[in-house]
Amino acid sequence: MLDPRESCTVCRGAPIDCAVCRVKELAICAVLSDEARRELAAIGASSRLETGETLFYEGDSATEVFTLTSGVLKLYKLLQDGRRQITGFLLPGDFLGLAFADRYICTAEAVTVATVCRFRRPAFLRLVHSHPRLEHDLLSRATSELAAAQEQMLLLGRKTAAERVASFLLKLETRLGGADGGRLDLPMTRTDMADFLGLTIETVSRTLSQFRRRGLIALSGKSTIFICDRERLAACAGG
Amino acid sequence: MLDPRESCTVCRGAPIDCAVCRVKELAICAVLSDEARRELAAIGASSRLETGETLFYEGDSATEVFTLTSGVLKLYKLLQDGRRQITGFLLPGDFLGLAFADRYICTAEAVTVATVCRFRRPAFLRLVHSHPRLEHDLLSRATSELAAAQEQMLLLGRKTAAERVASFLLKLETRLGGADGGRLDLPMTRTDMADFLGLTIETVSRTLSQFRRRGLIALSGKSTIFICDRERLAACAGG
DNA sequence: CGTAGACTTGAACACTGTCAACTTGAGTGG
DNA sequence: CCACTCAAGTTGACAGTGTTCAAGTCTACG
Repeated sequence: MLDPRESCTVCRGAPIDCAVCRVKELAICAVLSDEARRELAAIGASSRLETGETLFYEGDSATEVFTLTSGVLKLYKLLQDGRRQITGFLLPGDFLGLAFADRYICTAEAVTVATVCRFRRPAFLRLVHSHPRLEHDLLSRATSELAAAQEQMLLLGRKTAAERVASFLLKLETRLGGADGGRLDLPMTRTDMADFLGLTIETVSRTLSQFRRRGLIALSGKSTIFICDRERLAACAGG
Repeated sequence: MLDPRESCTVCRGAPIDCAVCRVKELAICAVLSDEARRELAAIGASSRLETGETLFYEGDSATEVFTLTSGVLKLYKLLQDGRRQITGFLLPGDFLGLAFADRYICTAEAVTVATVCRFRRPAFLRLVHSHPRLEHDLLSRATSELAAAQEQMLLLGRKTAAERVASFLLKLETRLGGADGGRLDLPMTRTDMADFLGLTIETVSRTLSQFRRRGLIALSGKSTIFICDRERLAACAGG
């Protein structure tokens, strides 16, 4: 089931702590008793995903929910002719399963090598029902996701290409923990960025080049970006 | 507090039933004890909104949550220069308050004359915490909203104008209860439709005219639409 | 019956998409 | 170690969908 020594992104401590830690990834550490944490850890199974591997498909019967413990995932929906909209990128600690009724409403695919902790839905739901604080935590997660979704609707419905790309870079930097001096390692391809922002790959590329020429960012390789002038970039992002 | 005789959209019965009924609008009728229902009804206050009246503004301190008991509301976000994105229309029975932390993240405005039941947040949250089934119901509401938000992202990011308008008409008909023979009374203006669909008012108008010329719909007055050929309209909506 | 706001229609324009060629860079094998 | 390969990304020219701006038209309401 759980191998506590493998790719735990939060604690790097003793095995038992680490098993608990997978639960911690749900951010319910503070609200659950030790016993409840162990219950949760006991029904979870760790599983590794290669880049590009699909965790589940839109329309499949939703038999499992997951927490992402390492790597990056993308969620997307497709139109019949192949047009794609990525509805979100998931980072370690994120939960997959809030928006599922009996079927998955989107496809989940690994953007990088990733590790998830799998829970069978019936067992997970039983646990949720018997631990109101867990349900409370899930509700507060759903609330944040709704807020993010509304922000994204504003971006997709009303922002220009430059505003979309600037907003994306700044938000991603924040989510990734705004490391050293504005350095930002993009885990996803231009195609993924385009499908998230409702643009084409060419427009994303041109917009990044334009930001580079204007001195707002610097590019190094294909996936490293330095935010040189956060203030002007934020101005580009619109309000 | 509650005036049971005023604009109750569910039961039209005895006053006490009607007071409970406002709670019913939360769709928690089935999961709460009579006592809990009365508790909830006791902390709710009915309030009437005129067309165009604002219930709360984005950024205001979120002191209250609401259930909509009659009429239609719109939720929207603004950019600094006035561009607007409507993130959703609310119909009777819908709950306002899932996505709020300490501040409202969007503005709520009445599309038609409307009635809401107001709950002060602290009192409501106390009640939620002491009634896990209520929290469970809220989580399931949040889940549906997330699914709807993802669908809307697909629409805004990847659908053409015609697909957006067709999708909108069909979904609205379903939500309004798909009455007699495809008749659909639009409660909102073209401007609202445009701001919901990420288009301009002119494009919405042109698209409706195009559907009319092609025999998919018929227009009567400004706000009544007949869906003449649901099948071909659905084909326009894309998949 | 007149007015005002909402809606429709037309024409020109612009932003972004499409198509195509080129460049870059990471990985591979000689 | 270097050339090769191929996918990913960039750039350019052009086209098209949807926007902008500007008249008109309808309709509800006083």
